[in-house]
Amino acid sequence: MPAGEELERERREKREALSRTGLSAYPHEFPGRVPTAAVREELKGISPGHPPAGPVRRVAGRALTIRHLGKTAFVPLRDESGELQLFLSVDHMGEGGLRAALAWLDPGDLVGAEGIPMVTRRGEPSLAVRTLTLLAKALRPPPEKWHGLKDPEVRLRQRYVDLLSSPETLQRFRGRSVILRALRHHLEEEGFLGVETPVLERVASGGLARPFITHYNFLGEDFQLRIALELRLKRLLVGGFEKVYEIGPVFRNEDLDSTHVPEFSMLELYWAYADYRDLQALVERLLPSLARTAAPFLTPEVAERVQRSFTPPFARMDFVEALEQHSGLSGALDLPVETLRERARAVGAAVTSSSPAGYCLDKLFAHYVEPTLTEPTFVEDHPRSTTPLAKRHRSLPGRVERFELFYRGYELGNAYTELNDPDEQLARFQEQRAAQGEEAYALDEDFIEALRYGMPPTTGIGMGVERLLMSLLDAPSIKDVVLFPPTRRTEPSSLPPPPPG
RNA sequence: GGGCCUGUAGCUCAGUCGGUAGAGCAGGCGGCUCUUAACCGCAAGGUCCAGGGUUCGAACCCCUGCAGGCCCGCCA
Repeated sequence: MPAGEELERERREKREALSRTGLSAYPHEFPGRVPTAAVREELKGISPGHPPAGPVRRVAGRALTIRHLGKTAFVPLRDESGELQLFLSVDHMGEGGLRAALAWLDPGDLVGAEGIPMVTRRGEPSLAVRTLTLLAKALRPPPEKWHGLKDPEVRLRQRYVDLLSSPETLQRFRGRSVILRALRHHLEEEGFLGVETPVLERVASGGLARPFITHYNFLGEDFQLRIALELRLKRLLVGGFEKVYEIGPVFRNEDLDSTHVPEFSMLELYWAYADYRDLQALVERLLPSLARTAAPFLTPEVAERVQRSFTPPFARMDFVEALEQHSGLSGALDLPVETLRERARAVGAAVTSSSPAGYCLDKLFAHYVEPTLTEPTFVEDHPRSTTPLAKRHRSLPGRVERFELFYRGYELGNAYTELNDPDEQLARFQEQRAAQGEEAYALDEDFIEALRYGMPPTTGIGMGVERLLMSLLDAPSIKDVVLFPPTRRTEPSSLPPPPPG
């Protein structure tokens, strides 16, 4: 029998033995429990060696290890609030009580303990246990107590093992939730209204990405999973909403790497009667506030560094000037498209003979400038050919009113003063389609129809929530802020192949 | 898609020159009434990622595949 099965068999036997005494290995409740943090708080300032005193407390959590010293045993217990040491001894449990408990107890078991708070001679806050109750048997052993779970593959595939064995991981994902709550709170405080729009779309548009396809049986139609929120939210501004945002999943059928994951959360926000300068000011209020929210989830040094980075004002950089400066190109806007294609090809971009100027300029910018943008930087006023959804610049010819926010070499956000002229919008979509074919934004005709009813002058921004969390939580990989990132299947499916057709 | 690296006990990792597979932790048995990576003793535990090849002999060398990591490319 392999060792793993042997270990599980032993734990099953302990479980059965306990059941034979009439106790359940999976009882329904453990009433009256308090967080271990509350007991630690109670014991603050009590001197070492203080005998058990005060009222009885009940705590519950996961038993981490068992140190058995004959007639006593020490069992660190962890719940979400922290850890508390259980002190088991014949003095409080009797010889039989201690022996019975140690007979079924294994590291990793979920247990409840009732006892009296105390501080050991070595100064460790503890609970002098009178009764120990199994709340749920762990048939699998937890990872090794000192090194923990290291295997990056298991950490992703079995995130629950990562979480139960790595307090840092649990803490990071609590940080994710707290930051998102603060994000929503901040936006609501600024007067934005949270909305939900459909994930299933006939045509996924508002961005450049391959969509996932699914099928709706009732309508007998294929649908696409959304790749952006933009076109739905703008319809709401046509309808009369003035400040809206949505935070929700979008799906892009593309590769997985340290800054991309196919299913991720997008924040998009639209603001009527405001422009992209107003939005920069909002971002400069929002990010410093979120950096403060993130601080308790980081070491003091890292928290300080993150907060210093996100101290406004952020750097401003003109797209064209920055590109020319870093690439050595001059008059980039007036260069013939063939020259741009050649330069883009030279830096390794997948350029075709029909690639438009905007695509080449984007690639050149990504190659020459983006890696240098390690501190928060607004890159502004892109060439018009780079985006079909932004309004032309009020004073710079050939440009649009747009900014992207960069940090640590990746894009954090993308904002425009929104194009709201339906005829120009349609022309821009068609122009791009003519130049890029399948690579262009999908044409959403109902969106054009909506614009014909009139959308106020508006500004809007999209931010990748996971990128934001990586930045605020100092995570090197996007998988560190996604609870269950996709993984490849480990074996070819044993299911028979689907019937043809 | 390209390059480099990794895959050995439940976990963390060694494994020399190609010669019958090792440690620590966890688990079992025994001891121990203040430990906190507890400690001491004994015994047990293996699909060396998978498949093929070379060889008298492969964890180790070669080939193919799978999974993961890092870098590059692609992709907002």
